[in-house]
Amino acid sequence: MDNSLLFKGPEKINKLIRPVLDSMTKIGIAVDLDILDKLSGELRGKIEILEKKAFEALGHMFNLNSPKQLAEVLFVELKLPPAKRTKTGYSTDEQTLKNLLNLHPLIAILLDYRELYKVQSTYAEALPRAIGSDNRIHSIFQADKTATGRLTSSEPNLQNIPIRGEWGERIRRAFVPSSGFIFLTADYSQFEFRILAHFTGDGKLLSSFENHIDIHRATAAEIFHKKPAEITDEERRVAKTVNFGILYGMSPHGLSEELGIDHEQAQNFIHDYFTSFGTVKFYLENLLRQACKKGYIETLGGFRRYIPELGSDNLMVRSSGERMAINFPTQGTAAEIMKVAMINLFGRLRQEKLKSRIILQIHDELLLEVSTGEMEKVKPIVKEEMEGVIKLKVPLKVDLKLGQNWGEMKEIAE
DNA sequence: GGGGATGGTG
DNA sequence: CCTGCACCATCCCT
Repeated sequence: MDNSLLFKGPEKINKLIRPVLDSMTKIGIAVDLDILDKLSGELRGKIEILEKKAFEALGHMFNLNSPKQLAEVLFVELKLPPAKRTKTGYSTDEQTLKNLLNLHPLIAILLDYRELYKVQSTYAEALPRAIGSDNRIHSIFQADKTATGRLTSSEPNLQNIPIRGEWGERIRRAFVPSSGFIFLTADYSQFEFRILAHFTGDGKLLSSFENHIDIHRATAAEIFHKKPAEITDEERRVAKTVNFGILYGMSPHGLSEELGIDHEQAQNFIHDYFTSFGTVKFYLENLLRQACKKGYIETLGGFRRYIPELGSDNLMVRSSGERMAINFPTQGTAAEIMKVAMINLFGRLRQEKLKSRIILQIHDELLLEVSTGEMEKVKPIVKEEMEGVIKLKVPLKVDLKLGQNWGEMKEIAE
């Protein structure tokens, strides 16, 4: 076990992953320009209509994309009640706008406009500009740019392509396999929660994974004091937010913002969470104590992050440091496990002289192009290399999906 | 918590 | 006048 590449240190891992990332950049990913052009045209029409409706609802024109002008319109001209403040004025972010929905017809139009404008400007119009003469996009992947060890993707960033809603799927459908290949995605199931279960050794977390119980449902059962089978979709959604909140070191205030509930209720959720998962509470307290004492925190593979903020007199700064310390071991360990998986998988595909290749990495997921005819050989290799990086108290689990484009990936049984 | 891209602003 | 730059707010992903 100790001979896993994971324990050879971050420098070694980052050196070995370089050829993998260079290969991904060089190969790139094919994009169907026709799909993006049609999508962009459709969006252009809808955005124009929304713009007209907005000006009609207000009575005059202004720059819908200017937070400054919008704040003036909403909070001075229309005298709507301002909520959050930013450094420079009043916030007009999505959460704020949603709370004003019933107060003026302009708000609903603005929300629709923002959604479509984002898809149009950042994706439908921008991605075509990144397409090379080979009809492919060659994003740059870097291994040593983040505090936690995650990869970055830039020019363009292919790690933030939309996935939710109608527009997310339509953008992703424009990403297609090379001819003679099919897309295979392999994602680590509940990646960071399995690592948290390993680090904490919490009995409830471990048994949830052992018994294949959905982790968010299990948490919902604990914080709503119900049987797992009786949990509603809404309760599961709340529990999912609480789970991620724990992973990110979120405060009661942060959780209440995220869920749109009052501070006291958020505090209750967190209290009930730590009552049920007592070992997680113990682990986090010990983690912070160690981090303060040593000034740094470590991943499973020994990657360190120094956190001087923990010694600050300023509460905001210190709290921010505590969140970094809480989040770093799980996010950082997940990142290095994925890196080792990529190095080993890359080597294995080469060793077995396969044409199939890694195309993208999105933190807990790999997108591969699998050559026609290689599928039955590649599937077990991908699973083995990803699941086999390290044996934790909870086994790593990888789910596979297949598709003729990135927007319509379908789960497959192995 | 960790990123990158966009448009506005000065 | 224009261009480049830094910063901010916002929003997409995990």
